Amino acid sequence: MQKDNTNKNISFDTNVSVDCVILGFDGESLKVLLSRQSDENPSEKYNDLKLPGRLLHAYEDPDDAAYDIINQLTGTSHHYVRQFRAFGSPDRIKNPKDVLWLENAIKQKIGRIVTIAYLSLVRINNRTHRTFAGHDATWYKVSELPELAFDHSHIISEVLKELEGISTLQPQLLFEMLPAKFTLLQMRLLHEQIVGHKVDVRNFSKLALKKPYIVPLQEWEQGVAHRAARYYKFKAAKAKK
Amino acid sequence: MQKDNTNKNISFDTNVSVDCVILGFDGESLKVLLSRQSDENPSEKYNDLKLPGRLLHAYEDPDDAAYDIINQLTGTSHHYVRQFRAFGSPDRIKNPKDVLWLENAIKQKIGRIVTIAYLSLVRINNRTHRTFAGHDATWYKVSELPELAFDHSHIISEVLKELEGISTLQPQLLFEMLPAKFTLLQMRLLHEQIVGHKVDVRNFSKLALKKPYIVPLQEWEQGVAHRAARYYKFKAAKAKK
DNA sequence: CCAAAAGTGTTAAAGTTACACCCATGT
DNA sequence: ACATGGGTGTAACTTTAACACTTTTGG
Repeated sequence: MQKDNTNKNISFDTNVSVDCVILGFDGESLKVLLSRQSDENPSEKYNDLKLPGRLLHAYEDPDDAAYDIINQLTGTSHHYVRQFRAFGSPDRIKNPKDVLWLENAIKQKIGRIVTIAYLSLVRINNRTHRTFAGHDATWYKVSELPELAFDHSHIISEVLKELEGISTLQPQLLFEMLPAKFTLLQMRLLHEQIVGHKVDVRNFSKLALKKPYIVPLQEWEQGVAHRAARYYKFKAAKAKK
Repeated sequence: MQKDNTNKNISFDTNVSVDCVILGFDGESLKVLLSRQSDENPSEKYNDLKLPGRLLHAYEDPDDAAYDIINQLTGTSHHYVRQFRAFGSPDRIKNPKDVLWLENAIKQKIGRIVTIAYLSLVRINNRTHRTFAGHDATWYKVSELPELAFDHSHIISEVLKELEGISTLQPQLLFEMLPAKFTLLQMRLLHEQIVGHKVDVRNFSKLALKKPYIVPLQEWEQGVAHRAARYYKFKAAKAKK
């Protein structure tokens, strides 16, 4: 925001969008919520699978837009949501399929779009398979992602690196993705998928049970073909050390 | 980037800028480079002290804009530069002084400006007091910042929190701010100012001298009124473990 | 010889790693 | 009885935290 002598070059026509990397854990795999246009006859003309997002409205706060999108998709508003980073390279929209899709969707020539990516950690439940502004939203395993539109694959991989940092600096945040009652196995699977390698079962349990914010319940798995695992819950109040 | 049924509301007039939080260390204090319009008769009409930055040009990559700004100000291009986060709240530009300044600087009514903040760590030298597009750039102690325009104070404080995380996850990055030859005291002062508390001298030295990338030189301080401190240098090659 | 900062070591406590066997349950 | 995953302990090692005196140099 500095004075510039050549105003004619300034890009007053740049558009700003918000795209949300909504992560969840279904008890087995780390997943991301992607949206696909719910056409009756899906065409091959454009890459249809995307991060849920949209252009900002005039004077809309990007944070508000992200909350809106995430609340619409998940049906509740009690999720961890945080702005991650902006992606604004002019050639993030260079694939002809994507250009075609944009012009069709926005009904207007688009110069370029700077997107602000958000990271959200949510608890997967049946409400989170939803229709969203003419799109179906579905959970995909982050380890088996198909090709996505724009630079959305890149955005997701950057967010996943960030998540690794989060798992060491703010490990309590990961409980946003676990069910209200979870087993040690579930905790460990989530952790392993985030850090990208297996961890020792005994050491992991020892560590977990030492945390004041992980509290054991008098409740065990039902009807499993092996010794039933105990359930635990997360007690946020005990998190502050 | 989702299809939206009401295109009329979309903010095609949103502007995007880049603002740079350029941090350095002068041997005593952590500092940030701020710019002030170099008017002969500085007025009281607007908050003149700002982060260096400017609006994006058409189709300009925000990363490129940040590199340009930082290279112009520092005279070299060998700095650590990283995008930090976008700031896009509509009321980040609400102070009447700031609005006045913007309209004067840009010669045009401004809807709102989403800024992409960059974080850069640089080595302070005499080249980094420079004139930049009609502005003087000067180093300010981050512990004694005056009032800044827009939400720039807020942006700096968010970057400083990030820097604390960097100091644990990527401690080698801090050497970008230290001189080529530095003493243990300088390292420690920088570290203390980043984490916000004093650290034990003996433990700090022990830790530092254990790192393979901190190598002692056969060189000591000159002409100090006490035992001379040894100089060390940073050897990046040994950093990858 | 005084002031000022540099440099240096030990111990206790806490945390981390590596590693293997028996238990509970359903089929 | 067997297959499946659940649950548990110990010892070596590494890391961290607390703590105080002697050395060098210039004035």
